[in-house]
Amino acid sequence: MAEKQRHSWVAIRDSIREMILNSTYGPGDKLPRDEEFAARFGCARSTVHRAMRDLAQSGLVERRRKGGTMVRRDPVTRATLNIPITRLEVEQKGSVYRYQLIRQSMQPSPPAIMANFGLPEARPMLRVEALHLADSRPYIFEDRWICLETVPEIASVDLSRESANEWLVRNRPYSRCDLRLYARPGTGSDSEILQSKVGDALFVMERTTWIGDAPITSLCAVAHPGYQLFTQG
Amino acid sequence: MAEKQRHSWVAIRDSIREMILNSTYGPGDKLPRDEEFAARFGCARSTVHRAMRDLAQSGLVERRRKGGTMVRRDPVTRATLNIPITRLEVEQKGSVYRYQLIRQSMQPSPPAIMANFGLPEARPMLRVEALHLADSRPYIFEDRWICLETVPEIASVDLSRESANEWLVRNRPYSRCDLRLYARPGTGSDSEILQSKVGDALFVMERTTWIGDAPITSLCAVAHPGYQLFTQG
DNA sequence: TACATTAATATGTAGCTACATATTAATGTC
DNA sequence: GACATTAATATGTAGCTACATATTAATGTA
Repeated sequence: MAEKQRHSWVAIRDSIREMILNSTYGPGDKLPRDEEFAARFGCARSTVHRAMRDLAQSGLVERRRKGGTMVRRDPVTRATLNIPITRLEVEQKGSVYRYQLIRQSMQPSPPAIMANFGLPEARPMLRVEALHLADSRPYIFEDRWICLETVPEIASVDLSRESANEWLVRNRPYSRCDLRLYARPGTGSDSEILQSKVGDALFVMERTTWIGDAPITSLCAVAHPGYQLFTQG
Repeated sequence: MAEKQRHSWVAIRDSIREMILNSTYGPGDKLPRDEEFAARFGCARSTVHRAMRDLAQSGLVERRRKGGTMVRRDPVTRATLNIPITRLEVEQKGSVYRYQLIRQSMQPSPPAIMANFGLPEARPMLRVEALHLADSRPYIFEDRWICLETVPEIASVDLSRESANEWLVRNRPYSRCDLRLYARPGTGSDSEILQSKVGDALFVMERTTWIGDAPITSLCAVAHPGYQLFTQG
């Protein structure tokens, strides 16, 4: 099968995927080494490597040095969520964005936030409660904790003008981001802020970020009733 | 700065990211070409290319042939969701998985499903309503439509034994997957199936997949009250 | 047998070259 | 000036080589 044309890594990837899906190689099976595949397809090992890296990333196979490549027993669907700055999300829908700082205070982190970070002890943090509005209607309410040890500059930012969301995204890179999504019924205090009714189903996004091992921020964002989160089209 | 050591693409990526984040290059700015960076860092263009590809994928920069590389004006948070086969999700939590086929019928696709696929006309489809249980308690209810033109074999699969979820994931690759997440209040018919109370907040995942341009399946999965979706740790 | 050392092996990465491709800029023609 | 043609340019990809790294298998030694 070793022809003398140029093979794209996409084509090689699709061929290998096809073989996995038509059970030439079943779940748990070990695949031939990259070199073997390269010889079979008549392409370079680097091309097979590219293909394999993609298959590994998409969750179909698992690779280990020396161990070789195995077809995963438990295929997963991997989807990439795009979570833009809230202001841009609102503006992209053609709405007018407004932002409202509700409360701001220095507090030691409570146990729930420490748990999000995986920290044993409380740390000094800045708590910021704020509301994002679209066309003057509540859009997302966020209750955010920012680690003052990792981001001391935040103390001198005027958070009534610029949202902590935007300032952090623009000024603080993160190396790790944990995300948790769920639904919860609206409570009385929600209805005040989000103009929701008690009993409305609210979409909640909890997000925690680190730079290296240092905690940056952990927040709970509650969206207005009817909010939907998409994968990028 | 052109030294004669080996530079990892991760190090190069971090250097460039650092420059972007400390405003050496601001949002909307054009970055030097890859070759220029390679000369500066004393590494090969391919190494810079790898670094840049990663930065582009993570949403920090945007690349266009001939156009060059630009720092994105609107940084986004990208998170990868792992959506395993429901059976495995349940078993991984240490629970006993059970599956129950509720209804199954051939029907032309209704307008809502056609809209998900972006199709102008109805197609013959198999509708499957099924319940996934964990420890005999309702876990996820799915209402699924499968395109019979793309997946004719599904008609001869015994869906009372194996879930359509599992059969499709194991037998049908997809090249595109759209995902939509939201919360909605539980209705009367939910409470029957999910043992939820009317007014409970339910987490809903709508998923639509294609192979090439051919529609495969579109489903609406409603989780039991309290369900949470995570990014992989 | 138990444990440390060494060899073998498959994937991972870096560097180079050559060519492909998309897009913009320059040029020519009417 | 309007439009088609051509050149220039930056990224994208394929192929090759060489070496790095992780992990398993084989071997040696007390």
